[in-house]
Amino acid sequence: MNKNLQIYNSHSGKKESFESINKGFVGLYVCGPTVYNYVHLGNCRTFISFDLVYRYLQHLGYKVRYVRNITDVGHLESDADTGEDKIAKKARLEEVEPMEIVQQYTINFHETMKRFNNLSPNIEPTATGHILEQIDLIQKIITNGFAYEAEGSVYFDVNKYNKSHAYGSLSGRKIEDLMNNTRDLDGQQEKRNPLDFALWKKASKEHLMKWPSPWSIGFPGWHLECSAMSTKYLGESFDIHGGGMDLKFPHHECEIAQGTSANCKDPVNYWMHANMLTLNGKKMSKSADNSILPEELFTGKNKHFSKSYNPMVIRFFMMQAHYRSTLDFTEDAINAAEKGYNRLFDGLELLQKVKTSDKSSESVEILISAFYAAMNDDFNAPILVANLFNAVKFINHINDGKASISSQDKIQLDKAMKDFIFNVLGLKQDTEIKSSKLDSLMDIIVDLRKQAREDKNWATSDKIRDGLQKAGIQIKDNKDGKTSWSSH
RNA sequence: GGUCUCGUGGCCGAGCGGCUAGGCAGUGGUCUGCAACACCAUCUACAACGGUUCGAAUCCGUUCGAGACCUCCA
Repeated sequence: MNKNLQIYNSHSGKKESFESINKGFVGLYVCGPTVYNYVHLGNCRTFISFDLVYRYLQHLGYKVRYVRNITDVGHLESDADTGEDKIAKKARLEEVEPMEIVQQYTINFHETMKRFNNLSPNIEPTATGHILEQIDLIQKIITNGFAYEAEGSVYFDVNKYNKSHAYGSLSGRKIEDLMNNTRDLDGQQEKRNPLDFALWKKASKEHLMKWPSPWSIGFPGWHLECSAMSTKYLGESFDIHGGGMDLKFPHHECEIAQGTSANCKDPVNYWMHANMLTLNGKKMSKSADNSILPEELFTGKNKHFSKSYNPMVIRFFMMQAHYRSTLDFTEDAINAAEKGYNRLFDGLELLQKVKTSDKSSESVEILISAFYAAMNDDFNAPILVANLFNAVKFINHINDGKASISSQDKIQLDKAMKDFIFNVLGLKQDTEIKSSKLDSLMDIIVDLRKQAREDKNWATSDKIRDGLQKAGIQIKDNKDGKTSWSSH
């Protein structure tokens, strides 16, 4: 097994050889969604990207503990630590309990992840379930002198922290630049410095979600939960922290500051950031009204695309781009991916039927090692996909008698392709329900058409063929005179 | 305004000093009653202008263009 894995660490800005803290084990933390709305396709890309990471680490034989949180409190409308809690706001608008909002969108999130064939994390902690841990963490930070209380709220002292550590090292910012560019100063009188961020906020009377603490009845700051939960389940320092590029600043920057100030050590060894998905050239975002929901894509009911798409086609589409590149989602691009996806699976299917020879005309070992080389190079899925297509071409050549494969190599190639397609890329074949009713119905239709063709009644045979095509069933007249059909 | 990233053939998208990326579309074939499907083969390229180098899409500089972050966002 080749474990020469290189990971691009956003903190150092370089590709680094991956070494886990505990041999054979990996701690992976990914920032999950704030469950106040449906996850859109852009959100999904991040989770699909890290699902690939999780899957490949497992494929390499690591025992991975994958933690992905659910943010169900503390995420305010504005990061100036003012404004309404996102979940509470939605609850007020819909006239339900905040926890009803949380429940509704958490369920939707899980269903969506399942459609995309994302594996579940090992632990999926919620912010509200870890209030005590968050309070403990705040206390530690206060004890170490990096936070102060003001009017029942607790703020992180960025200036003080920056004297001994580099605040901004992840996002490549200098504190002076940040100071000069802080615009929104409203409601920040309690802070010593506008860059300070809330660890604990005192709740107003009307505030729905609040808990007692040594400082006030209130709620935790958004950045805190990830620090508290990652520490609890993965330790004070762990291997990989992932999230969307847009969380780099301030969220992840604050996490580093919190973890470092509480435990006197850098909490994360490798930072990984997934890039954005754009829709017709612009960043997908709910607030900019430029987003699409997975469900709208699966059903085809949306204003951007004229047909529906299989979740696996969308996943495959995303695998054709590197996770650190922006990816533009357009109708042409997804249609191209759909055809490629079918080609890949047709090739895999053909491999099962292909005849073996004494010798292989091509080195299957080299073919397979290219799969690993691609993934070991910072999870380069597009290269992996290209290599899989090379394998498909080889398979087709074998089928045409232009190449050959030994029975042993066939078994190896089959195993490797299935491993990488199903277990690593996380694709799965259409579970199109071919009911026995449809099967027998098609037997009759195919038979009728066969009769018509024998009678040279082309009008009837073509009518059947074209009609079926419209219904999404592709008739195939094979060389041997037999007719088969498929519905992808 | 500040910080940063990126500009690759008709489209999507890898590569990032010398070696075919890949997919889709196009074109030419094979197959076919005609097709479709499928398969085979194949044409288009590195934003512009300078520089470094034996050699640059790949490094440096300038210009133009796009996007991200600095404010909620995956």
